[in-house]
Amino acid sequence: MDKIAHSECNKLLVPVRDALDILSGKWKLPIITTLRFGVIRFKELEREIPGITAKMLSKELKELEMNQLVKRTVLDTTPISVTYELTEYGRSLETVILELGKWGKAHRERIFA
Amino acid sequence: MDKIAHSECNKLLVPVRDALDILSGKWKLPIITTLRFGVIRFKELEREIPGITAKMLSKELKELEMNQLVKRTVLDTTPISVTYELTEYGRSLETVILELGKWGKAHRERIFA
DNA sequence: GAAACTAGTATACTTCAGGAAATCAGTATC
DNA sequence: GATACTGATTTCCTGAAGTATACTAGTTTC
Repeated sequence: MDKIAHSECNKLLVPVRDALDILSGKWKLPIITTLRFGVIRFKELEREIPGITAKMLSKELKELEMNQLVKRTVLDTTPISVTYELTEYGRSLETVILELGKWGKAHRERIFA
Repeated sequence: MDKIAHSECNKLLVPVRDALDILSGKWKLPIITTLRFGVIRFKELEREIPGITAKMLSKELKELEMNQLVKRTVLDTTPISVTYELTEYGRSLETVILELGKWGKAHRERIFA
């Protein structure tokens, strides 16, 4: 192996890394899967995701919003409430997540067998 | 939303996390994609993956071997040489990686458009 | 008037992944 | 006899990720 085609290799690697970054971290996955159930308010999310802090929830939601995966809506109620929901685009992650889940399930069965 | 089916939710979440953990970290992906080219020695891997240290390479290869994704072979040469290759099972990751790459590519095009 | 609700923010702390550099043992070359 | 090759391992260090805790401000209930 004198020369590996690094350029072609990176053409694969970079987008895979992009996708992985979207899903990385301790809380993005729990947030996304919780939002699959519908339109949810901040405090509800905080309660539904065990162990998450308000700071982390706020930070991760911001990142997901920046990536157009989550839509944030401020409602003029008293007290004010803010709802979060997956965008159409955010739902497109489902395929990838299910693919990961399928492999992960098989892996789990293989390793603990 | 009074009650979310956490048990069903976790049934999805845990295997996804498993898969993500396999691919997580800075070096697993470069190692796996480099090993797609064939049977490769330690030093060759170190040279082919720009920026990796021997410590990281050694550690990550051990993890991949534990997960049965990589096969390690010690050759009785002088000096000793050790080869690494993807197992049949390791190659099964390709589908998942390609799926991630597909989404990541589309995402990149969407965000920078 | 105290407490609790809303959606966060601010500050300080801890933990962990990864990086840099030195070292190991055994063989071969100069 | 010194240096360089093999495949690692060890120690120390830094920066980033995540945690804990307190706080803001406006409104409603007790």
